[in-house]
Amino acid sequence: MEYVLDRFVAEVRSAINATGNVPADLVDLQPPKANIPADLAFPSFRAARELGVTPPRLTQELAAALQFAPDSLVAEVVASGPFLNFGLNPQRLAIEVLGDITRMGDTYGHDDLGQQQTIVIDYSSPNVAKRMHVGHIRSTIIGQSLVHILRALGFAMIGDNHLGDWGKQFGVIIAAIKRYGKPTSEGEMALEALEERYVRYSNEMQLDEALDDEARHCSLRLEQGDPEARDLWQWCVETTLEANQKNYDRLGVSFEHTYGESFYESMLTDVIALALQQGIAQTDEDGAVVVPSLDNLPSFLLQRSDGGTLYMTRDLATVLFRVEQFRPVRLIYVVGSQQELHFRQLTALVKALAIAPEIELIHVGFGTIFDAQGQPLSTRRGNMIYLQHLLDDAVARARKIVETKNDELSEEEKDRVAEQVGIGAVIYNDLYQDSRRNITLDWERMLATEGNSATYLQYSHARCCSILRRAGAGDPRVTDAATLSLLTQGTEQQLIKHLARLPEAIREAGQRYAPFVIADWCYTTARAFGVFFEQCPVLKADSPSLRDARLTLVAATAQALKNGLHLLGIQSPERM
RNA sequence: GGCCCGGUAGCUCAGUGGAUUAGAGCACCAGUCUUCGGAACUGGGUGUCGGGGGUUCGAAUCCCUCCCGGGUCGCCA
Repeated sequence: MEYVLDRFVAEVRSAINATGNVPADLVDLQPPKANIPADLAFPSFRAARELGVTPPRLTQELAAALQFAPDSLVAEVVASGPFLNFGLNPQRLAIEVLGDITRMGDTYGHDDLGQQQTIVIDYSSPNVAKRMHVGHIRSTIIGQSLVHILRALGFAMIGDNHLGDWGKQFGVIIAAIKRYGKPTSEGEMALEALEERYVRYSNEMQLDEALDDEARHCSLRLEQGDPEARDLWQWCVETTLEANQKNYDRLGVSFEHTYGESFYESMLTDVIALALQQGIAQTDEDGAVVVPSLDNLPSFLLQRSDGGTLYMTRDLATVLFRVEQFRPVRLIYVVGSQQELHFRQLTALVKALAIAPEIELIHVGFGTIFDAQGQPLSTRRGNMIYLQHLLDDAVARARKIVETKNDELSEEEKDRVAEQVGIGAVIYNDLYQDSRRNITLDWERMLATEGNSATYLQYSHARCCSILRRAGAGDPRVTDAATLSLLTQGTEQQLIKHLARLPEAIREAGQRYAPFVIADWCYTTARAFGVFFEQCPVLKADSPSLRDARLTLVAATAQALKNGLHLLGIQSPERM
């Protein structure tokens, strides 16, 4: 897909090539810094050195030799010392950007570079028999945003919620239920009761080796299909899925599949046999199946000495299944950076086994969330924050703010807006910065309504909608060139240039697996709109055609902001 | 100890395949507005870009080294 700025760069490049003054591979074009009054720059240092001239001389000669058609997107060429700066034609920029947005609507910014290739993305992945907490929200939110972004880029996305429903921890849960009884409550309450049993059993297990053995035994019985263990397990899975779905619905999260680790149970012996057969793994004296160091990474196990399987075993089986089933070009894991070594080992193992030589494994890691005192959140410390409570709290606070800000809304609308604003704040808190960073949970920051916040972005969108509403009936958007050509003022052009950058922001976000690039775009765009809003009257513009043109710009801003927010998983209310 | 990530303004963060004067938000101070939603806009920065070396005409960005914080290193996930 080629957007306006792509065509602009292409025009500059081909014009430079046409002069024959600079070899094509030395033409490195980049956006100039913000303080430079230009839209594209050619820093000539490297080219000048190769050609044996001074940079300023090269740029001057080029500036003199360059030719552009009268209706070119390139309106200005200025040699500025070693830089050759290019400026956009304001009229054509306005016409083409607003034309694109008006025509493409919800798909503005989308691309076809994914060519419908399949990507399987593994995210959220909470544990069964536990409530979702802040530890799960990052994977869930980042993963869902990546699904939106990569889908917009033309990839066929398959989201898989890789439920933690297997392994030794499940032995503990089953042993605990048998020891203390099955919870009688439902939903999150039932999960809370299960957690309580799990913690109690774990603590007692520390002191009593027999309980530890019992848990391990239960884990094995479950793996071997013991009916009683299976029934308890099934109940836990169903209870958990039902409770989690409420959170997913509120966050706008959905998956193509929810296989869970248990799904791969029947494939585990084959996987271990494969590794042994290929000589990648070997059996220890005590019976454990070990994979010795690959790519200088620490060695690891595929099977415990008691015959049980591990996380790695299941992840390897999962890779095999996904490759067979979906034929993806890429497997993405949105999992905390604590597990980085695990995924490097998995990647090395997949490579050594030559299972999927064409397929990329990508671990999108993210930092840990700490409480206000800088402590890790944990059940044991008693400072754990559960997802449902977090969402409820954020929405309740948003409700209070809505109450004071806008009493024109009906109670029902206030509730809906509060939900959108509160949830938006929670999502944005996870996406506005590079996800590798650790996060300190700061309620003030998270629910801020000013500055770089979800609420400010939503508010900007709502202001656009307000203007459009007041403009009267019908779609105010026009596309005729003469009208759109009127948008040449500085603040109008600044806003249009931001709108023009959305496609590139989406590409970069996808390429870096970095939703914050979109967040950043939304914020700078909302800022540009704020300035425009102050300086340029729309409804009371000097002429009817300027009014039309500005209304079109406002409509395009609303559309583009909505598209950007959607990629983050944030709703765009029209009133708030 | 090995490996990975982070260290940029009081706080939270962008910028890091070198290149024109290092940027935002919050907080603080001072302003704007009888006009489209003030959840707004404008102005105000003496920053050891963690320290020190090195490469370069030019380094927050590349190389080396050290310091600090977080993570991780076979029978958890």
